[in-house]
Amino acid sequence: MAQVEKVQKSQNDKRQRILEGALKAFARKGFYNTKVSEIASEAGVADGTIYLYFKNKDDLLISLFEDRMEWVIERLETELADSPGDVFEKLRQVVDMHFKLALEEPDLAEFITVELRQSAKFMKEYKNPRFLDYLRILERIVEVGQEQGVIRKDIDPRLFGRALFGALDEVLLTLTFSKNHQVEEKTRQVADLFIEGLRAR
Amino acid sequence: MAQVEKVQKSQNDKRQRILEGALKAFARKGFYNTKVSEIASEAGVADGTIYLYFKNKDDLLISLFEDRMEWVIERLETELADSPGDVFEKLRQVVDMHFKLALEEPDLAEFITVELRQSAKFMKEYKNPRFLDYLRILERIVEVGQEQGVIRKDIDPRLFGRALFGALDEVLLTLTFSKNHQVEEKTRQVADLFIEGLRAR
Amino acid sequence: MAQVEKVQKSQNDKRQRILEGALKAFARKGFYNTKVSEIASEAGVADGTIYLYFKNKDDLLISLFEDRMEWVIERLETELADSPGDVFEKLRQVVDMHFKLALEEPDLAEFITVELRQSAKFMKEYKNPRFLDYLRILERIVEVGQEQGVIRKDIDPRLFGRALFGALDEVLLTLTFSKNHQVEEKTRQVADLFIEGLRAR
Amino acid sequence: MAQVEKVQKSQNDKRQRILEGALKAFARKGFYNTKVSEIASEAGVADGTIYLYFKNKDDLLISLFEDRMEWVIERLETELADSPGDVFEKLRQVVDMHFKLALEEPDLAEFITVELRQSAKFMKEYKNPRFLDYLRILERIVEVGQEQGVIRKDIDPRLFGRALFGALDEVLLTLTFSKNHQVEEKTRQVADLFIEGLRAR
DNA sequence: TATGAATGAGACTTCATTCAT
DNA sequence: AATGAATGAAGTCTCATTCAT
Repeated sequence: MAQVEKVQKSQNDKRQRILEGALKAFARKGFYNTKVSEIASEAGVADGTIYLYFKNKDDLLISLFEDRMEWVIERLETELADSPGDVFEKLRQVVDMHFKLALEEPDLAEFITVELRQSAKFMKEYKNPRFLDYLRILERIVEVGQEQGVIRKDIDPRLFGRALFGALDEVLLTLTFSKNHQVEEKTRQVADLFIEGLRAR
Repeated sequence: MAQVEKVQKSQNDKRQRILEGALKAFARKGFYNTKVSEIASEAGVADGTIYLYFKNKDDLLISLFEDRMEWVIERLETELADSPGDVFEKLRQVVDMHFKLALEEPDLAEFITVELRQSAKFMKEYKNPRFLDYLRILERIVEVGQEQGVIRKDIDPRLFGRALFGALDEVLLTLTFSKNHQVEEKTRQVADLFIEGLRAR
Repeated sequence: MAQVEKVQKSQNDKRQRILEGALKAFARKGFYNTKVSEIASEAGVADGTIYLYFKNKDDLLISLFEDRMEWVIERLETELADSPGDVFEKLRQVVDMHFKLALEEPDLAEFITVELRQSAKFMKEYKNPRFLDYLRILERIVEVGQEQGVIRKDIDPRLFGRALFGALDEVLLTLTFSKNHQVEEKTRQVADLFIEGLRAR
Repeated sequence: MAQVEKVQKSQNDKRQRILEGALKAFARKGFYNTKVSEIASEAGVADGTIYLYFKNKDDLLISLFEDRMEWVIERLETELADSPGDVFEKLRQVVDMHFKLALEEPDLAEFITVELRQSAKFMKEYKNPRFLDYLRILERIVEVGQEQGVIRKDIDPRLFGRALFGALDEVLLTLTFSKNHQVEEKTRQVADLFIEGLRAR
């Protein structure tokens, strides 16, 4: 491995460790109740090290969003791209993945579920572009379905995207609280609810 | 009016003013970014006075939830009780009222939208019973519809309640951000989406 | 004493105690080596109290200048106003008072001697108007002497003011270091030096 | 050039570059507001490198004094040694050089003007011997003048040195602030002021 | 009951210094 | 000798809460 790569790897490594520590801490106690020193000790670095990689605590929060949402979106897009199914099948996959991810990455789920809105609202300058990307994926599926005539045309795709995300997010909140029972059944129900609601008759 | 009542009225009055000040401030800047002194000045009382009516800042937040949710639920229940319509009509009314309220009381909408989850999550001992009451209203409607055979029986009423609330909440978030255009059309679409999703076939 | 006066007295009292604590601490260790908490404990108040009276540490420094220089200038002006002597006698008085003050208020002397320049230089927006007032007093004496024809006209009064202040300030620095011996003799010598230098021939 | 010398030259070179970087930075922002990393980047070396040549930041400050004062004193002594003039002429030369140097090396002037006192005061163990050397030059001139009978004997040479340095220093402070106009005229006036003040009658 | 000045614990952040490379 | 990423001690300032009036 070349010297340059090695350095970059170690840098990314430390940055990643901090992001992971932050995720864990934010998930557990929320942004405002988490001390920078807690993130540092969770990440196994000194307090000051965090400021080598992030401008301040807010920047760390935003970076964490960017990083994790990017990852989520990539996964979602890859899976959808491979999907042979129709639009309803794709919607089912979205719901499925949403829940599956939440089970695999409970910290991430808690984090997004709880902190997304706060940050959306109070870090005025931050537009949260990754989240908009996520919504756009949902919109596209509905648009395609409408073009194909299988989805009713009187539903605004953008509104649908918000509604579905909101529903998933809120249900997730309960899932992460309780011990995640019957997730598959819940996945089916939520997917069904929205699919039947969308279907053109 | 008897002396005792008068005193109690004035007490309630000051308590209410504090709650209103808090609502305004929390809506604008969020719980953690709002100083107790800001609430006090918004309410026109001294900082210390707040501690005569509330144990601490957390207690103020919780009390605000209690107070406002109670009011919302009462209104919802009254309206639904008077309603002559079937369960789908009732669902439509719920969605309608949710949005109508948000337009009438934008501070309340922002507040619930943004703070509900944080508080749910990080004030561990607080179970937010009023919110559960709200969900129970939705559950009841679905249950009745299932008994009547007009709503499919493979949907868990509790899950549905969460999903609907989540959807409404998220859509509201966008409404309060943007200048609330075409609310009625959005109301119809969201209601339709869920009603068609629920309908037994 | 009326209520209002009492409150104002107590406020001024605390403000004064903080200024005195700051003067003592700055004189001993310099602005940058003095912790806010040291000033607080010197003043017998809590750390946070300082921020009720001053915006921040810089503001405290500037306020201290303002306050003390105002006091010095008032004293100097009063004494000069009463003085029956000619301009040379007045200059002698200025030098005399400068040293006398430094003996009476060694902390103030150390403080001005050491911190004046730093603050002049690095608090760019702060113009130190009181110090300029002080210099203007010196200028005026020279101008009067020039009008009377007893002081040579080829000396710029403003330049003279600076030079005399600088000389006094530097000599003071040595005085406050060493145990202030023979102050009167030194006063005479410095006064003589400048007076003979100024005298028209 | 032998290997050893070459190494030493390169060492000196880096040391000098650090001193120059420090001078520039201290002049601009003052000792306490200058970060070691700023000095390093000004000097074009790594932060850590500074600690190969200086024990710590304080040591760097002191070394800078030593280095620059030594240079100033050498220049002053050389010029005075060559001077054919009498003591008054020599004093004139001192004043002249003081100002001339400040124009040639404005960073050095700002640095000495602002930092000399702080450091004198708060680095207790440091006696600033170079500065004392500088004063001694002034003292010697006065002593010689007194022996020759051209300077009044009732002036303490040491006191005079301080006073002259203080005056020059303070006037310089104004010069470096404002755009250095009429320096020669000011030189003449200050020199005259002190010479006439000293002259035996 | 009401006030608001005072408190002081504690958070974020900086930066001189170190040390593995 | 040189680097610069990492450290962590320490300082400024905030703000929820108290309490004398």
